[in-house]
Amino acid sequence: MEVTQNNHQSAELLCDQKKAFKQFLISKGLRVTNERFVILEASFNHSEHFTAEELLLNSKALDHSISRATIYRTLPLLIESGLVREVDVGRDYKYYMAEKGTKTFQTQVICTDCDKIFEVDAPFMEWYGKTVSDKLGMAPLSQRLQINSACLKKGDNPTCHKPYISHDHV
Amino acid sequence: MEVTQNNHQSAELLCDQKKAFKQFLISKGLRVTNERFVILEASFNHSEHFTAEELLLNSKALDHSISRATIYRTLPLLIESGLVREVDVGRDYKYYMAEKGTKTFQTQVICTDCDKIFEVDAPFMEWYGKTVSDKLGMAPLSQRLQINSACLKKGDNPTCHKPYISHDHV
DNA sequence: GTGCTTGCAAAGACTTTGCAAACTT
DNA sequence: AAGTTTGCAAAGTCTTTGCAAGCAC
Repeated sequence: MEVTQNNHQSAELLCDQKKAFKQFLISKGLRVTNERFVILEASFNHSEHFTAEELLLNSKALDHSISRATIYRTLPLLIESGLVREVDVGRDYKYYMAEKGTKTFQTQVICTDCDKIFEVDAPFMEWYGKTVSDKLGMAPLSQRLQINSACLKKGDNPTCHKPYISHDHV
Repeated sequence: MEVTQNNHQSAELLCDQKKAFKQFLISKGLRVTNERFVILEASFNHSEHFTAEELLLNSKALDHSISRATIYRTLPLLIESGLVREVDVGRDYKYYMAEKGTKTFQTQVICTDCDKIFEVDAPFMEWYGKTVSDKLGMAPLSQRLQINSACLKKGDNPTCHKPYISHDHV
């Protein structure tokens, strides 16, 4: 079965992602189910980081029958396919983030005042991680740099002065 | 009551740490209990990273009455006092590590083959974290860099070729 | 004696899993 | 038709908490 390339399906905006996910599923010998697409779509409905629970709520909004179990079973597929990125900042639950085209290594700056997570491009870290790993005779597979920071303008701004996602890079 | 400075108490090797912990407890208005010292000692009995469960076992070896609840209640005190460092590499449980004099920023290289955690000095990261934070108008409080790496000599060595704790730095 | 600490066991929080029904291929 | 996938609810895992007894000050 071929992937259609030009006819409009359910949610046009997600066309590329849906195609990619479908290809991923097929390549893995997994089944292409409606639930999986709903959860993919719900992931991309979040503009920021989201938790499994938030994804469940968002998915239920699209299809009320989606269950928590399916969320937890589908997330690993979305991550493996590269469409969703996992962001573990050491809280009880993990955060996830739809991958909307970021290609450089991301660092998270976590505001200890407002708890927001800023994503910052940090391409240099890729080289650095490789250097550190090399010294141990190892090859880096993934890495994370997270910085807990206090807002210097504390109190000036009820929403903690910055947009949720920043795209500065260092 | 003064801290005695020259008479030998229970475990001489830990004399400094015990004094420091005692001072910490007193300064916080907390009570100086035997359980807290046993857990401190058990922490330092580990040469590597340890989990809460491992600390419980080690503590019980010193004093069988120590309970899991006390472990979990004492760990935050040890961390706040700076005698123990928390190392969260995103597994279900956290790791801890007795602070035996490290002063520079540590990066963890986690071997995906043998699951060991290598501690590597990375003083440069302190500057880097501050730079990233500054760009957002924030002040860094803490940070972590963790690198998941594959062992390049896979299979050559059943214990994965490296000592548990490395002290290279980058 | 006063009130912080402890041990026990139960509760919590998030995630995973067993199983029968539903669905994809 | 054959074998995944799903929803539900129960189970799991690590950690936290309520409470009465015990201990530090």
